[in-house]
Formats: sequence, C-alpha cells, structure tokens
Amino acid sequence: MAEKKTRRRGPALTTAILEAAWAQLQEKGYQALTIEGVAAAASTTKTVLYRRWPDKAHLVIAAFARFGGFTGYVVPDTGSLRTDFLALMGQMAAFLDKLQDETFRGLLADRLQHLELDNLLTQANDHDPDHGIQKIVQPLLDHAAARGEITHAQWPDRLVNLPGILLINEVITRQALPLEARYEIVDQILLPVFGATSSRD
Amino acid sequence: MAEKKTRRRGPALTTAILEAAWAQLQEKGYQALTIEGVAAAASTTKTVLYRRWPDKAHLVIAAFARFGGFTGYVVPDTGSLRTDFLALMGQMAAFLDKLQDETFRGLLADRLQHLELDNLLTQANDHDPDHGIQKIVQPLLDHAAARGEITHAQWPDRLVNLPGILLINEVITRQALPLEARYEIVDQILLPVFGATSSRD
DNA sequence: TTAAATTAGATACGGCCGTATCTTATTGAC
DNA sequence: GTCAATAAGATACGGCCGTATCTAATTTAA
Repeated sequence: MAEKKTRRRGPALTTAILEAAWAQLQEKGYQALTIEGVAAAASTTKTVLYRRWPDKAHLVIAAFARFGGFTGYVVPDTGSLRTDFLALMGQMAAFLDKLQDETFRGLLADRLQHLELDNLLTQANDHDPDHGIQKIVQPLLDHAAARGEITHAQWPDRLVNLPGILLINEVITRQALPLEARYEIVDQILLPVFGATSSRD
Repeated sequence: MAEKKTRRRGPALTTAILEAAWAQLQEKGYQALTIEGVAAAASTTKTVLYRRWPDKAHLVIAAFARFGGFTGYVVPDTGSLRTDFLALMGQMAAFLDKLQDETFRGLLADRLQHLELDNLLTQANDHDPDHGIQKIVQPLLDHAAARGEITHAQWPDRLVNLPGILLINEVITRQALPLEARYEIVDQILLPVFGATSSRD
C-alpha cells in the first residue's frame, strides 16, 4: 500500500502549517518554536513558510488567530467609566490567559526589534492596521463624557493608550493580571488620570 | 621588524574588547553588532567574550557603562514635585540621548526574552541588582509628602514605577522624549496619579 | 627557577536563520 | 488534452549563535 502522496497546496497547506505551529507552540513554547521545526512537523520545508509569513512572530500570530479562540475585544458599556475600565481589563486578562505569558513576551520582544509594537494587542485579529486598544478605549471615554463623569472625551493619544501600556507592563514585570491588579490600575491610575471620581469617593 | 605579539590578558584584554564593542555600536548599531564581529575587531575570539559576558546585551551594557558617559541618575530636589518629576524626565531624556533609541530598543527586546527588565534603566551602572528607577522616585515622593503636596509618601510599586514604564513606552512608540512629552506625562499622568495639584491650577 | 594554575587562542560542532536556486507536481486557461 | 503559469519541494549557502575541546602562553606560588 504505497502512500499516494498528493502534494498539498494553497489554503490546505496553510492550514496544515498553522496546525503544526499551534501544536508546537503548546508543546515547546514560543522561544523553542522554530520555523524549521514547524516546517518539519508539517512535513514541508521552510521555504514554503517564508513564502507566507516573514518571521516567527507573524507565523505565531497567524496560528493564534486561527486556533487561539480569541474573539477580539468588545467595547464594554456598563454604565460607569470605572466598571467599563474593569471590564476592559477583564477582557485583557482573558486574552493573556489564552495566549500565555511566555508567548506574549516573546512576541513583544520580536516585534520590538522590528520597530513596531503599536498594535500587537488586537493584531491577533490580523490585518486592519490601526486597530489598537485605543479603538476600544475611546468609546468608553465618549460614553463617560456624555454621562458627565469626565469633563471631556478628547484626550491625548498618550492617555488613551495608557490601558495598553499598563497591560504590557504587568505582563513584563508580573507575568499575570489578577483581579487586584486590575482594581489598582483602574482606581489608582486610570480614573485619576481622566479626572473621574472613583465611585468609592 | 616582526611584531612582538604579547598575549593580552585580564583587564587589558577586557578593555580592548569593550573598546571594540563600543566602536562597533557606533558604526553599525545594536542590531548589526555581533559577538563574533566584536571578537574579530578586538583581534581575539568569541570564546574569550563568552567567558566575560553571557550575551550581546550584557556586553553592550558593559561597553556603555565604560564609554557611554552616563553618570547615573541623581535625585532631584527642586522644591516641588512637579519640577522634580520634570527634572527626572530630563535626566531620562539625556540618558536616551547618550544611548540611542535603536540600542535601547534592542536591549529591551533582548532582555525581555531573558525574563528580566525590572532594572535595565540604571543598570547601565551595572551590578547593584535593585537599583531601578523607583530608587530615585521614592525620595521625590518623600519630599513632596513632607511639604504637604501629597497626602502620603507610600504608594504601591505599580505607581512608583510609573515614570520608568512611561519612559519605555515613549521610546517604543515615539523614539524620543521631547520636552512637550515630558510636560504632558508629568502634568497629565504623574501628578494626577499621586494626587498632587498641578502648579497650573 | 620551576611547577602549577590560569586563561587566551584556535578550532570545530550542531542548530537555526533567511535567501537563492532549481526541479517537479498541480492547476487552470485555451 | 496541451501548455503555460503557479506553487511546492529539495537543496545548498553564508552568517551567527552558544558550547566544547584542545593548545600554548602567561602568571603565581613555592
């Protein structure tokens, strides 16, 4: 029974490679995953992989987008800025849970060297360049301003991006985003910065 | 006149290597600098380098500490928390100026993969493990509390480390730390977070 | 001065990167 | 069905990493 080896092509091949990449990611982690290793596991050659993705980071992001079960961020609308922020942090924690700290760090480091980073968070959704966390934060601010919780909705990019930065910092220095951390970040940093009175006052 | 090749050893060799590393860093930048390249430039072999530093990041940090002309952070004491913070940001900007954004990013990325990062900023001073930016920030808070500018001096680590995080963010996303950015960070983030009334109120 | 301890230097290794080149299977247009 | 276009597969390359091994120079202790 000689195996009839038909040559895979296009989407079928891509899927097989992403499956292999995803499996390797679970087995060995981000750092230990290699392009050659994935190619071998998918019974193809790295030439084929390089035709599809420029480097390990993009390959892993593609695999995560396909199999990671991350559905993207949703704009929370809970009635107060504080609970909106907490909901957002909860989504971030869930994202990290699916991804894994080690993978997140590795991706971060790799992208850093290639002069990017802005996005990265929701870029698990791939394409759609400017789809960073600020696209989620801005509506929260709009709602809060409409309710009169904060005096205005337009803030400098630096502030709108703060939630994302703080998340990255947590992962880097603490490798997790537990509930207490989320409370502290919201109550002691985000709300004061946007001039919202914490609901505890 | 045959060159009498005496074999360098110890500190003399170390210095020669660091000089070569520093030169390569200026010439080619961090990413393009290689251990083998530095070894060759210093007319020795990489074996010798690996006996002294575990990786490129540590080698470059050592070279920077020796030749970078960075003298370390100094605790500012200007009379108000706002101007203290601004002075600190100024020192950070000067540090970045000496280092170079590309090098900073590269170091950041490399260290990230090796599960560190906490320090890194003042670790240009090497040794002395816990010598992070928070060692500079805490005195500022002590002084401000003593003056009554803020209600208390003890804050969670997360807040004390904020200046360092924000610096990293600036470098990553904006590749510079101009004066306007420093004002915005201090007035719109740091002072609100610590509950200090900005001097503009 | 000689012997022992260090440490520089030379070399080689396996591993992976990213690219280039060439062959061969598969597809799709006609 | 034939042929041209496309894409997979196979291989090889130079470059660098980090480690291991061996030698020979230099230092130090005696």
